[in-house]
Amino acid sequence: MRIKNGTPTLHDVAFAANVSTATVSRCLNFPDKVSAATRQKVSAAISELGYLPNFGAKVMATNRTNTIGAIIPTMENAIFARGLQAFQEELLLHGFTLLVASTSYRPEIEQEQIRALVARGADALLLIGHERDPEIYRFLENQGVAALAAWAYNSQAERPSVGFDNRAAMREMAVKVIEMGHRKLALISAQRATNDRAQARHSGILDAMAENGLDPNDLYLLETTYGIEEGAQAFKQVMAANTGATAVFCGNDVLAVGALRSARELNLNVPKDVSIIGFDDIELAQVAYPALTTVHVPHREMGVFAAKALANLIKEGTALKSIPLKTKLVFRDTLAAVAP
Amino acid sequence: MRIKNGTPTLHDVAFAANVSTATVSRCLNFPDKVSAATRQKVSAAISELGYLPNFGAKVMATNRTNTIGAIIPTMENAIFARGLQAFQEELLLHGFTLLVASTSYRPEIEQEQIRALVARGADALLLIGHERDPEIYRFLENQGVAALAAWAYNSQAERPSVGFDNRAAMREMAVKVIEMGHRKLALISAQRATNDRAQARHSGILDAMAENGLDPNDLYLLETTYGIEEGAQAFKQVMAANTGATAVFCGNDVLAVGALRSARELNLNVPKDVSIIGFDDIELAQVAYPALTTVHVPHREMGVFAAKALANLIKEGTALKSIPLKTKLVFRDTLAAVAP
DNA sequence: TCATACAATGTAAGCGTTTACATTGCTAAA
DNA sequence: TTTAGCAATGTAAACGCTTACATTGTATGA
Repeated sequence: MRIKNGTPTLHDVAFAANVSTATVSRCLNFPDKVSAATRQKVSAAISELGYLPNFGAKVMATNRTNTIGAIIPTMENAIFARGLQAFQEELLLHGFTLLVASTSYRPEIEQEQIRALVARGADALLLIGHERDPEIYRFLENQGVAALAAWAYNSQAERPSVGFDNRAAMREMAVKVIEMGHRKLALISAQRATNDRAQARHSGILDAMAENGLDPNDLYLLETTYGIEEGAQAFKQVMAANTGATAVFCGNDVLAVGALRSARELNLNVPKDVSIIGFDDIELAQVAYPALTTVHVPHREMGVFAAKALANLIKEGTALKSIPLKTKLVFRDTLAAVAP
Repeated sequence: MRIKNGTPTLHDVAFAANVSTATVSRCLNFPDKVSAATRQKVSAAISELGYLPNFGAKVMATNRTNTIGAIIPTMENAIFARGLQAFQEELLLHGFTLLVASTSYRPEIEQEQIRALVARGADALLLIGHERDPEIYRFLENQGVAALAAWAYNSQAERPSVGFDNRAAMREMAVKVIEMGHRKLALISAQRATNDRAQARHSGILDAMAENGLDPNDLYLLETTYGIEEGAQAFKQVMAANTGATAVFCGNDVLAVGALRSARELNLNVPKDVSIIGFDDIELAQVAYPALTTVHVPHREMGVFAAKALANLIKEGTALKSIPLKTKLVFRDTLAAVAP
């Protein structure tokens, strides 16, 4: 029998090497279950024919795609791009390929994408944040697809996650800010309704205020969507509100950089007239002028840990467990003590 | 017959709806080939059983995964992250899912990844740049997997691509720079040996110089790897070389931002003492201080066009053709006429 | 020398779709 | 009334792998 329609199959290789298909399959998947001589013959046949295992057949037979899906808000946000890059690199080391989908921060779209990636055969999923419709968790369970939450850690969360405690991190920063004499604060936040990280960061500031006997009303809160321009607009609104805020927290560095630009346009000196604090510590933060004081988040580590956890789950069956990572305050040039 | 091991199959649905598997399959794939009544019964059975088509079986039967692979240097580079994001969004509209791999700018790794994604069943591939081992192109052809090159356009290239003419774009910028009186130039470039875009940008500067009667030796060339820090180091070397360069081109904005930082550290005024020019126009460019003069590249458009082209190829068989996109010079604050 | 164990290999039964071809039952034209 | 044509559906053969189980051959210990 000769090759039928162009692409050689296991059969063709087996025929060429004068062994059975089972042996060829073993050669490919468990080389040490086969004698050196046979291995040799088979390899020769494989490269001679230019054989490549058929993906679909393999998936069908093993019920595994060796593919892991990640669903993130957007790759355009450097924090996800960086984490995803690390995730992908680590996945590769374990023999997995990355399937990517994005949600633009829209929960309905996330649901759709979860279903889509499961339908595309993802063996497991990486998701951002904990909060989502319980129904979708039920769906994942029914399909036997594990999901790991990243970019968020919450000791009392019921589901495994790799990340850091957004609330504690922001609290730590806020404590410092308050120590420096700031009494009237502002927060330019991402949409909290659909973003549990934004929510947690807000709570963190409130925690620090409560500890220091500040009135929660002394935090002026403004929500906006993601973007430099959005941050710039929001900052102007904050200043226009005239609340006397001397320190403006931003939900992330991108918003902070926008705020910084507005401050310049308003002829406000940062940090003399007003302090601006970011979150994430992406490249922008060090490039901004003045360089941004922010909270450093271990994005790459998160990706690496997540990949390891998922790979071990699939290959060894090691149960997922939550992994808390540490953040670090990075003091650069946009935070100063309030003038006496 | 009842469901065997937990996950319902086409058979189970057919049984429940009292039709044949063929009819169920048609319901799913060609709804208008089936009567409304049957469609109704089948839908009911599907949702009652919670049926989800088996990915592997479908792939095996159709020899299509509806998955498209992209292989880029790294998602941490905003230009790729942005393009890839747009690519993914557009792909989704056409019913395709994105498979991502990265190369860290290493050609050997790219080869590996191309093979890996093909082995993972990618229906088509998006690659960066034209230049690669002809063998890998042969491989793709043998496997019947189409590849589209992006981030590069070259009218004489043999293979289809979506992108812009790096050489012409850089030439255009260099012409402006020379017009402004700069006679001694420098270029901090990415590694040209493994990066045809870097090569083209270099040639572009040389083109402009030749047109204006400048000696090619008046361009001081330095190669470095990707990164802010790397750009900073390189800029110091350029200045130390004492070539009298009054304008320093950078292969991309990231390098330029590093250069900018070094200039500040060296107490050089930009653009009075030295002009710095970037390439790409990513967010960093507008956030940097002074804001960077650079070449704007339509990254998102590239992603969208690429996705459309590939989707049409797979679904309709429309042959790929090269699509040239336009760049635009963006004059901000780091380029000035040379002092008389 | 024989029984036993084990390593190497082969046989063949799935895995769950899609789809070419066959069948059935109508409708509508002659 | 007959029949050609067509819409709706069914039958069953692929698709190319993995793997449980069967078989063979060889080394080992009694």
